Amino acid sequence: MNGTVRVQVAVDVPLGGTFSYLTESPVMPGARVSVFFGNRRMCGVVVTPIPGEGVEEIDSAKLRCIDSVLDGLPPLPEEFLALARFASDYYHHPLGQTLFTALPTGLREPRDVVRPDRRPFALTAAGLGEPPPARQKARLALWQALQDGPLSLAEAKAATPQAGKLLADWLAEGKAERTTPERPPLRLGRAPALNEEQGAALAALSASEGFQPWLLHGVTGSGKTEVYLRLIAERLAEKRQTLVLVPEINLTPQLINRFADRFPDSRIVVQHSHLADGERMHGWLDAWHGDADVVIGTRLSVFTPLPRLGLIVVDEEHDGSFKQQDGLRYHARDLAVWRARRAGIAIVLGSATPSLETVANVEAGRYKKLALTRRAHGAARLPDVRLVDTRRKKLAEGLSEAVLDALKARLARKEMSLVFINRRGFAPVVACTACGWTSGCPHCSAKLVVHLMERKLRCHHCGWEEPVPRACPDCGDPDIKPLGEGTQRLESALQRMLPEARVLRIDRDTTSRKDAWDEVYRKVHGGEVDILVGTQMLAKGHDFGTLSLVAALGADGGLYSADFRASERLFAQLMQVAGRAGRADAPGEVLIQTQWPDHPLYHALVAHDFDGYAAALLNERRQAGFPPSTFQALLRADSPELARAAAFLRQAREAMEPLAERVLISGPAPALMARLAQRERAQLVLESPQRGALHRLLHQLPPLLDGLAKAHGRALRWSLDVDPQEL
DNA sequence: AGCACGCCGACT
DNA sequence: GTCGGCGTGCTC
Repeated sequence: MNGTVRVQVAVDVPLGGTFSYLTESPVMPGARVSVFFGNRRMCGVVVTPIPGEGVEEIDSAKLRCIDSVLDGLPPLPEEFLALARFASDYYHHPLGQTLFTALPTGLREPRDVVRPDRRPFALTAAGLGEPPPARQKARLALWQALQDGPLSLAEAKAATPQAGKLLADWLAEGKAERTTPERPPLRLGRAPALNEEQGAALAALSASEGFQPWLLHGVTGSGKTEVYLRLIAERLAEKRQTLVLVPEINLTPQLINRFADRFPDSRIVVQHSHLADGERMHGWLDAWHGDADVVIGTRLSVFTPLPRLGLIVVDEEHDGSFKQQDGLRYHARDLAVWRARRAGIAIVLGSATPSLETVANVEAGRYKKLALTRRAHGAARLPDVRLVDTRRKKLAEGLSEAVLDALKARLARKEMSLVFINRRGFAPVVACTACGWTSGCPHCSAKLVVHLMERKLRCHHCGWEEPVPRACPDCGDPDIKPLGEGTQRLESALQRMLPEARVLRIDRDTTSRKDAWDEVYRKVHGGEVDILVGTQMLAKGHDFGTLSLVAALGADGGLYSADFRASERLFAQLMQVAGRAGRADAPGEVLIQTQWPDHPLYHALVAHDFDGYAAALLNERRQAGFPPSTFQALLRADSPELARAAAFLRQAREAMEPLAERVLISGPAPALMARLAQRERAQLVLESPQRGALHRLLHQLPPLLDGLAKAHGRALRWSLDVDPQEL
């Protein structure tokens, strides 16, 4: 069989571009195909040739024929292909790999897939008129069961285990048929009344027309979810679909139950990476075929095709888990905004602590903002936030007397407390508590990071390094030390000092197990816990019921960090944990232990002034030339030896310097988490005030870098990270 | 990424 | 004499 038609096929290989194959007749873009690639058989996706990138005319004699068209499903829809193409382009990741990242695993293999027909069976007139003879017991049982109306396969099998075979026969004989049940009118579960602010927000969102991003800025407990639910109900009434993106950790059975209770007859599909392959694909196919009404899931669900998409919600839009940290390093929130624009619909970004990117977009008038400033129910008042100055105080194992006393008081009153320990994620910076000096880089606006092993301070931005000073260079005080130290043993110290307290630890270890959160919730809400202790995970929007005290320890580590986003994250985390405090009858208390009680971040927390501090941070970023006022990308390299990665990056820098117009290149510098898994990592930072200029450079890099990398052997790997979250 | 081809060490 | 180490080169 000699094909004559040329088609472009994207396959899951780390090579840019697509591959030409021959077929006998044209194949639709989006079709999955089986092709021989090298000497193995792979799944490919037919795409339209990349405009501008002109498919190089490869000698037709060299081309191979497509093995087969996998046509058990219709071709992947245009919206899916367009989103993958955009993601591939924007994140500078090969189109094939991008497409296959976006597909559920079941569709990545060169195997045909058919969507099982789950429509119920009914007897046709011919079937009804001809009862099976009484001695054919199975047939008669099935026939009788079908007298009362259509049955699903499972229901039919309850009548007789042989239902599958019998029904297949009857379908073939024209005695049975598939029916499409009429969907009942939309039914809604009980909904709480909206307060005035929620009502106003809903009214504005309901009136939204065409593409429009909305920031729903609502304090903890202000009832953002209720606004989403009301809005989704409107879309359901219009028979349109909604995509709801949530952070990994927030996709709890509680949330799903809440949706299921509100929309009892609607098909709600859940998408996340821990789902079994079959289940995930099942939901994906239902969404694609319009049979799912609501898709709720983690970042990967942003790729789910939805032909009747009418609304996108991104809850906790500031959350870092929306950014994928390897492979296709996409930001689901940003792709969701792109998708909303293409679909011409509203997208709601909800958060109590919106990202500065979103705040900047509101400021620029691109996004509209709605505020929920009051709690929907429960305590009307925001918690009292107080700072515990630890500069002059003797700490016992890192705990101040004020915090201990507060914990004891709650223990005596049988109230629950939460202790938030800010532990990881911040590269340590040296600071002087006497005069406030911190280790800034002499060459850029970044902070120098302590590398204790080498006794050096290093800039992760430009690569500058210097020895760790023995005393403060400004005031001479010898008491300078890395910020955020001393949180290691706090947990055990707590338990030892308050032996009668029932302490529940919440961290990655205690919650990684399946159903671990159910257990946590059961204990917390069952009154089996006095003190909840944990790290960032406690700042992720869980419902811990009523807490009367929140204590934050080790917060200072995030004040001055090498990562310019550290203070934004710290502020968000503290606001989020502080928001957990409060009861119906009394405002909660929040205590923050700090050596820097004059820091504006803490002043803003005390005043509950998110907007003010966000504006100050934005201003700082503008001054320093950091995002969101500029655009960044990282070129990372890793290798078993740091020298090799650095050498490659120096060559890369040299090679790209003449191509860089309006793009500043810094580095090479050691990367955060260097020496990960026996490998050393380093990076170049590329930044530009114009997104377009940055991308024009990035676009030229992959072939250039592949060429340079070849000389360093297989062990050297490089990757681009567009809009990096961590430096 | 795979998977071949290809040229140097210890084994049935 | 071969089996197998992983260096480099290609995949429409």
